[in-house]
Amino acid sequence: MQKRVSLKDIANKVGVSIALVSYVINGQEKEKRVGAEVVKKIREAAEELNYQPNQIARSLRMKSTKTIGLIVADIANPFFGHLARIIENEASNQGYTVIFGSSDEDQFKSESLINTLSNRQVDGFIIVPTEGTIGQIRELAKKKTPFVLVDRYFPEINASHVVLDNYRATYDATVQLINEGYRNISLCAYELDLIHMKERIRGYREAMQYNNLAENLHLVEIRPEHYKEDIGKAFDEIVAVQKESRALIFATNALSVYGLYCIQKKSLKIPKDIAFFGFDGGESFDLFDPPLSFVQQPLEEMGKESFNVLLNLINGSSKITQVMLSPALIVRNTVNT
Amino acid sequence: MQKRVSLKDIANKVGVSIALVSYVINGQEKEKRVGAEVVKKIREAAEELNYQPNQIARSLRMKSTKTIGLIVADIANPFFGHLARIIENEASNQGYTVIFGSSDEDQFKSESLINTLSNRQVDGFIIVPTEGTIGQIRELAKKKTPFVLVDRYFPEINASHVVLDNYRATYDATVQLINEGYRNISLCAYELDLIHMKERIRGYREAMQYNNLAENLHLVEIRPEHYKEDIGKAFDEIVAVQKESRALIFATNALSVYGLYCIQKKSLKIPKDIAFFGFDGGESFDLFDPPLSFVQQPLEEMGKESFNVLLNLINGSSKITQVMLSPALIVRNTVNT
DNA sequence: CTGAAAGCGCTTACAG
DNA sequence: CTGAAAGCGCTTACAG
Repeated sequence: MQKRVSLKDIANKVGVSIALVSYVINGQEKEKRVGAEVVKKIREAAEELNYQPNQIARSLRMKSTKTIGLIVADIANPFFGHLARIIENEASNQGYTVIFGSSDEDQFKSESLINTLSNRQVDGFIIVPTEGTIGQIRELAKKKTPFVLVDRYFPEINASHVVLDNYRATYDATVQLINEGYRNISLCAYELDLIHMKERIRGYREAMQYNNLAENLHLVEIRPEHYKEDIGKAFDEIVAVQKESRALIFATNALSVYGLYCIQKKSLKIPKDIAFFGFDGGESFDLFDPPLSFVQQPLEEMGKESFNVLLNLINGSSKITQVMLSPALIVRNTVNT
Repeated sequence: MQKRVSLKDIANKVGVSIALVSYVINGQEKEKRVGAEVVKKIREAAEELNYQPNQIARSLRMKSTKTIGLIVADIANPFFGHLARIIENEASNQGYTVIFGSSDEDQFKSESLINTLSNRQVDGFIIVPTEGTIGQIRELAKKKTPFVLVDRYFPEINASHVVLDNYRATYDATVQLINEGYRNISLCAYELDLIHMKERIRGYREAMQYNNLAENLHLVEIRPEHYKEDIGKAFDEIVAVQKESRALIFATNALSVYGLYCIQKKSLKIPKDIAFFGFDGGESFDLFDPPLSFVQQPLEEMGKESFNVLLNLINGSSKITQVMLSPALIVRNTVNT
């Protein structure tokens, strides 16, 4: 690495103090009443030496790094990748930079990530919290670190969050299928102690109950670490037990995609043999023949809102903002015709 | 933000100098021969106050941030998302943190990203370079900033890079289709002045020529900003002109996915009506019925190699490493049976 | 209008 | 074995 030029280099070249150079570089020459001639000389020298400010030094002095930490479950997952992209754009527009990390839904990785990024003095966090991390989040709140939870949150903690109305997502999807005439509707969801999953399950459950289909309730709980195995078993069971009017709702994108794979493997036809309702879009849903129905999350809003809420917190607001976004149902020829 | 505890706080509490505290926090108590009693007291105080080092201060002093900058075209694109994830893991294992940015294939965004990250004193860069950024890359080289190019590179610049053997990728895919009996083989590629695309085109071209199919050469050049329109047109033409033995190779994942969409729209059957060869895996390729053939990139290697090459550079090596990775052909029932 | 100086939180030669 | 001090590159009250 070549030595970078500092304020001092400019000051020496022009023959003034570092303070003056700092003022003009930061555009404060008016407030600080720097002489016009001096301003000009400093500008020229800065240009000539191609001065670039050292943000690390600035951060140390200002106690603000203009950096945020983004902790998602897995940046390679398109849902989080998209979210990251939207947050990146918002951040960049506001002069912020983002450091990211993937927790892999692992509480220890989450903890290590939070520590690492805290030590790097990020101004705040956007976090997709993982099972077992409620203590870590409480700790952040206690330290008054600005943060917003996204996608999921902890009802026990009074903190800012931006999430989908998960209850409505599966409630609406279930009702949609019921209206299309399906009766044997199953929900494939993760066995997970996180609010977003609980809510998705509750939405399905209540939609079935309110429509007098309580006895047809069929909740398939999938262990995240064995999802392929568990989905496979569930399929065997569904095919063996339910003989008609079958419909399957999936509570996450990964489950949807693997479910689709199983449907193909079993040579079941959608919607003739079984109806399908996925979660989150995805290229496969469009390419499928016929195109598939799914719950669509307002990703753009989710990303923008979460950054903006965080920015307020960083700027000193102590107002807690909790946003619940509406899902959209993308309904396509699922109808059992 | 609560005030963080500093070395000084510990020093005051224990009643020793900051230097001693620094030594024991950094595990240098042996080399610096700190008294056993003092070590113990400092350890306890650090624990009690829950001391966390300020990496910004450390970075300023050490002139190393243990941070790398990752510039990809778009983190929301699964190819880059996966790559980012692999790099994140490697980096994290070595105590590095990653700041990312998406260039959107835009040279101005690329420049601004490089500047921003440079000012934040990243120790080095991993860059997926974009058309028109050769000057920016030259500039980095001139400043002796450690960097490695990935996915693409500039043959005019002697710098480290890790890329796919793009020539072989399309060469092999083309030969595969020829061996399967196809004659009217087209390649859909971007009209782009970047080596990876040029090489993919050359691979296709030479495979056709060496197999005496030069007259059947049909290169469809797609404008990146109008890819949907252009692919649509290409399809109309292919369907109108070629009557049999049709096969289509796509030079990127996005092109493959949209091409698939068009094939569906036109109700063409794979492989009966047209054979398909995609680029990069993707869930849709597995879900398709029948599963589709594609060129697979060794993403894991690409990510790991690029980080390791960068790490060497950061650690002072001036050796330029250029790695070309082999593609794998995932061949499935494309055969025209 | 301008400069000398303190200080952000560290690390590290140097002196004793 | 331990401490005082310089310095990384900035910003910013303060004095003149």
